[in-house]
Amino acid sequence: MPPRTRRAPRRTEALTRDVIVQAATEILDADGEDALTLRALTLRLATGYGAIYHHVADRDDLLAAATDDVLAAVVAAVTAVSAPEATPDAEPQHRLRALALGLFDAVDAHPWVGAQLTREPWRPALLDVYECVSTQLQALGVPEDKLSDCAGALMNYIWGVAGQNAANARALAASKLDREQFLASVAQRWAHLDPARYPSVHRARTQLREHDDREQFAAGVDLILAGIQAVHGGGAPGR
Amino acid sequence: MPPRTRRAPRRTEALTRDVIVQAATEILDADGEDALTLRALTLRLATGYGAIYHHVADRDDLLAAATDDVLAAVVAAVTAVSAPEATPDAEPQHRLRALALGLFDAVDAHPWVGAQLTREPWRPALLDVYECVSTQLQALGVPEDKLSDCAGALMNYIWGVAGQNAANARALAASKLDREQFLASVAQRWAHLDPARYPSVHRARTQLREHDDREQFAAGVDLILAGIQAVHGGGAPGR
DNA sequence: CACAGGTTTGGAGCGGCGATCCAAAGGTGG
DNA sequence: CCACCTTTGGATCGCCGCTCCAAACCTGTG
Repeated sequence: MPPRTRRAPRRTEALTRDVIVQAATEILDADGEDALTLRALTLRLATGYGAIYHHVADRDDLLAAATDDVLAAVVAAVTAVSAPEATPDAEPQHRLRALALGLFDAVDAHPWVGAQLTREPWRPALLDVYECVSTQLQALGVPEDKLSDCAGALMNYIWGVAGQNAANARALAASKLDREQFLASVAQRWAHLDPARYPSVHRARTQLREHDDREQFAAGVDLILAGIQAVHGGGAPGR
Repeated sequence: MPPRTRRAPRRTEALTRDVIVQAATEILDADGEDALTLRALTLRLATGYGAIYHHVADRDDLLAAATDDVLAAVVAAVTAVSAPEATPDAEPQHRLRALALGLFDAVDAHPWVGAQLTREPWRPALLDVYECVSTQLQALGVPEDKLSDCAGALMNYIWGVAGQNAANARALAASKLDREQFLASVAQRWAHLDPARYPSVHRARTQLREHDDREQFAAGVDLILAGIQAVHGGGAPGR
């Protein structure tokens, strides 16, 4: 056999890990987690498998790196907000709410992040989140031996919502309906349930259209903060 | 070509959906989520693909059915506990704690359930959980328009812990260490972090060995219940 | 008993996936 | 100019979920 056909010319710009992770993020945002295949990446970057695997360990590494980027941006945004002369007392709650809502919004914008959180536990970016939460709780007056319980409760709640958000986004995408139709189809399915056995589900069903996930998430955060204040906080709750 | 080689004899016992789901559950419990492949299932059941796909839509259907089985057992166990003359006031908290811990134990015993919860949202079994939580919260005196917020907070916290549990179990299995060594390796990794930037992580690291996931989970449940009492409950908190 | 029609089963095969591996291409120092 | 190292492209492998079809079995009708 002759020395094989001419090979495609080498790329001009250097391929870096960051370029690859960014391309992966774009694919994930555009078409969801399943769309991120190594083949799709080679096509988008006009390169081969070897080049990618030279900079990245495997697919999980890629997903984890993309997730870290998103989370790091949220933490950076929250810690950067230096409140000069804000009320020093309500400040910790305010920051915790901002962090929680920032994470919610990030997962809402990138649903694949929510799914990733339950796959790769305790990535570096999660340590930053934990540190941020702990610091604010300490400022709230939570005793040191209860810090990990309280921080864990808050973070696990956030991860739970993130996971459900990701699942909902996947279900919505799979149904190929718009959000309105999708909610209607869910409501219709629930309508067929026995009202005697599922009274609460039926009640929730009627509220489904005006239901706001973000508001409910915020209410949950406030609930947990109120619980922390009630159990461990010395100061007045919520003020 | 001759009429092909003799085909394997047909199975004698009937193949049902339940038999398939149970075999799947055994594979999942023994070797984890990735070990459940259609091939492994055909080998264990000594059958072919066609037979399985005749009873089951696809792999996701199988995982969802197995998850439903586990969750339904937990809900049934909790609702079956009819407290005859127990203190009627503390009863709702007691039941909510029992449900939460039951779900925790189930996920602990079957980590793949935790991962599944963030994949297939609002399966039938989850509606039963929601109904159970809502009913008990209503008995606690939570006003009707706040029920979905409170129930959502509690359930999302539970799903969050479930997801983290599943992730930890996967990480533990992948490391091929026993639990003791695994915790030590995590502690060692955290020990290299900058103590100035991650003081809380360092504090948590020293507590890692005596750390009990189940206790921390229960503390989180109590925290949320206390928050619900503080914000919405008319009665005294916790009594 | 025969045999037609429906249901259940076994397994070959398909397309696509992540990952490996190696040769070619480019860079770099002596 | 050449030996050596890093980076790149892509053929290839093994495994996956799933489809599809014929064989095997079941059932009821004459």
